Amino acid sequence: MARTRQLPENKRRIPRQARATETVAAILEGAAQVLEGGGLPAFTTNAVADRAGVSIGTLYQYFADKSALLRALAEREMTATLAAVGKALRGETDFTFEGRVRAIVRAIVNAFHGRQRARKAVVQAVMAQGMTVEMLGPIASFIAQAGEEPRPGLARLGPEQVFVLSRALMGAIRAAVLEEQPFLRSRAFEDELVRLVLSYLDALRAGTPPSSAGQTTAS
Amino acid sequence: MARTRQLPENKRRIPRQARATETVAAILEGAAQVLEGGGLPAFTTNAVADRAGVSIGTLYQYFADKSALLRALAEREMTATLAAVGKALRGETDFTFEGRVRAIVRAIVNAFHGRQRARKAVVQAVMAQGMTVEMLGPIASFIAQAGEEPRPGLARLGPEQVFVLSRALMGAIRAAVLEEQPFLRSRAFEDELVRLVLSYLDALRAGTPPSSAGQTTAS
Amino acid sequence: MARTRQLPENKRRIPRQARATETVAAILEGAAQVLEGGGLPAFTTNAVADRAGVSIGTLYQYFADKSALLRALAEREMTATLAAVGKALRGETDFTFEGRVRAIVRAIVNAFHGRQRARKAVVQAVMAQGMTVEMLGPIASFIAQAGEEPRPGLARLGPEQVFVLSRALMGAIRAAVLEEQPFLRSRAFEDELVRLVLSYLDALRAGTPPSSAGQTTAS
Amino acid sequence: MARTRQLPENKRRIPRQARATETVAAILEGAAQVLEGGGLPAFTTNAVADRAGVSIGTLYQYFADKSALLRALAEREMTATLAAVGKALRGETDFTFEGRVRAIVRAIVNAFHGRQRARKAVVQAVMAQGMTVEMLGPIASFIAQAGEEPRPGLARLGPEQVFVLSRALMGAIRAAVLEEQPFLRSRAFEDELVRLVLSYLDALRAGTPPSSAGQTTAS
DNA sequence: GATGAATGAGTGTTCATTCAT
DNA sequence: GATGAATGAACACTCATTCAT
Repeated sequence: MARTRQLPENKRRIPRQARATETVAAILEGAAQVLEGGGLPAFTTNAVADRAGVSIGTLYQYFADKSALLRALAEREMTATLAAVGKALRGETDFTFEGRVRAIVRAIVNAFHGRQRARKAVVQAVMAQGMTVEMLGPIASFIAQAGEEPRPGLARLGPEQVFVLSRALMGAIRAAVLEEQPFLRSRAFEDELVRLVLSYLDALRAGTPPSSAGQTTAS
Repeated sequence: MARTRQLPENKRRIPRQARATETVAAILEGAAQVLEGGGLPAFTTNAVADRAGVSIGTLYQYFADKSALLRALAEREMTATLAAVGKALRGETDFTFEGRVRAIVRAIVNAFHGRQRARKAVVQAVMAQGMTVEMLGPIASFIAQAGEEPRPGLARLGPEQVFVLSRALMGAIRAAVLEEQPFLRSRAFEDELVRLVLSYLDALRAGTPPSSAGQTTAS
Repeated sequence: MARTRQLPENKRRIPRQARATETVAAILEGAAQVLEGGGLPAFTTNAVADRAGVSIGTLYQYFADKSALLRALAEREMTATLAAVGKALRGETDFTFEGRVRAIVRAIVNAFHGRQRARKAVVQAVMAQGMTVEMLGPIASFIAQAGEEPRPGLARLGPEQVFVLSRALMGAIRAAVLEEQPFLRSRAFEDELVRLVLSYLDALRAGTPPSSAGQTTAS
Repeated sequence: MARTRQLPENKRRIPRQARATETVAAILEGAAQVLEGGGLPAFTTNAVADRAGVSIGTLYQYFADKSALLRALAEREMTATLAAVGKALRGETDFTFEGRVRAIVRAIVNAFHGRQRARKAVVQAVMAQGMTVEMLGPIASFIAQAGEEPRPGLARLGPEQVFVLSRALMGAIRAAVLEEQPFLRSRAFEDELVRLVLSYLDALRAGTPPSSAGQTTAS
């Protein structure tokens, strides 16, 4: 069945000609550069179009509105990070569990390097809108699942456990990025992140509930 | 010549009279309500002044600009949370280490309840600006220090360790708030947070470095 | 009961200070001038603000959007016309029925004089939007009713009759304005308008249905 | 050198081939559909091209600009209406004067039915531009002339009289269309329209000037 | 001290139109 | 002849901020 001019949620026009594909790439690149250069406040559609070397009209032929552009940029970053993590896992020679965890952690940290400011801005922007889960979700669950299966004696993690582990890890990394901590790419920081993951999984395997008391949480 | 009234960074006028203090309080309350009601996009200075029942001119007599208002609001929230944590610790009957950690975790989670939307907006807003460290810092280090001292056999934590532990915990809680996770105030979630903290501290005490290999992190 | 800051449909702010009232008047005057000078295409909010000598922001403090401004202008014209008709009726010395009809017709035609271009633009603009009835309605029904009561032997007009008579009269006048007919203010034209009204009313009084045949209208 | 294809005012290219004629028809049909579906605001050249299934470039090969397209559409409607009136007159079995008038009135009202929204939009659009006379003119004078000749005892109408009669009739119908009056196609409405025309013509035949007073109209 | 009218730079977005392919 | 990617002037509208009253 011929789909008559597919219009996905993000884009207005599906690029058919080579020129169009280049244009989209140029716009995204321009967006990243603007973000890198001036942060979220500088991120205006006109500035992006300018930097990308296209007219504002062209930008709007490929992105329905400003937030669609931002979303597309965030997706691009996410995908790249995911790919980096996958690649790191495949290329890893240390097949111990710890080795795998370390590979993942390092890939993520590295992904946030270079264009750090743009990353920061993308993250900020994404948060400033409402779209947190969908974007951070994939990578987080990927981590959780990747770290899960090979561990002998480790029952499948519950949803809260996946959530806490992935968000804790990502939260620490993101904070280091946003706060521009100097130790971001240090071995010591990496060690602590690995420790965080491993100790939590170890505790889960030990199975000791943190408390047996039946206290309620209600305030 | 008398310095024409001391002007701290955030505020324009130091409220001296009771009425002025009330006005500031009204503005902050209005700001919180606007944020709660319409999120960050609705947070305009005029809207806040309207809601607070003061004129826009009055608002600017107490806050140098919009971001000062936002900063003051964030501070207010922070202080309240800090106070809640302190109160929880003092009121706690379970003096075990785990009991103390749990009290802290619960106090923070509870602090994010009620006016959750406003909290979320404050956090978003604070992130959307540049001001991350200063605001999250106090509470984070408070946690780390509070959890630190009474643990026998635990050497003083290094800066990366304080950072990782505090940001991981806050990151998990913040993610639950921002993503509006239903289990936010559940016992299961609290358990996992406590487990995260305790297992990490246990691992530190055990002292095993996560890896002895001398791999570098550089890409 | 104190109405707390009444916000009518058209306006944003109710002018309280003298300055504000002047501003509103200036904006409406500017709007009329822009319309007069360049017609509907020139009628941009910025142009109006410029001409009125106020900033665009000020314009938007008193008019919610462009169409509200247009509506207000139309209302002003309508009211003026209505007042002119009323005044003409009161000042009329010829109390015959025809005299009264003629006074009405003349008042309306005269109302469209001076600033004819602005009138035309207002009418065009009003039509280009959807708002026809509400604006033209008052004046039309006023005419119909004013012409109605004193006629002996004339039963109350049905809705279709009021409609046809008022729209026919207004339609002829409006067409003359829009087409800029040279005879607009001529005695001959006025005569024909009066004849149109009187002959129709006479026919109604005579009561002869135009046709007794029971043909249906369906196509 | 052959004149590079004749370029009349409205069109760019005179369609010579069957395909070209079809293309023009498709564009006009698309234009009507867009107007019907979304009114004047939706009437953009791109939307019309899309709906017509041609590229925007093709549209501009046949229509010099947007208003030319609108004008062509208005002409098409006009011609159709005129044809309908002619057909109604020829098919009419009631050869009385009233019968003929009624046939005309009904044909016009019916012409405005079906695709009423598009008609309304066309009328609005035509008015919103400057082009009133040329379009409404033909049909109006046609009516006046059609109603004129067979009336015994009726001198040729003066220009003001033709104007008033035609515009009054069209004005009443147009108002009913624009205001979306429910009685538009009712017998009662038709009766009143017929009465309007007949009574006016009767009054003309009677020859009584509406007033002998020598008042001037000047204000 | 308080008010709120006024400001205007700046934003996102549209759409008629062109022209290289 | 046809296409559709690209253009960019123009527009409606917002909102942080100032300052005369």
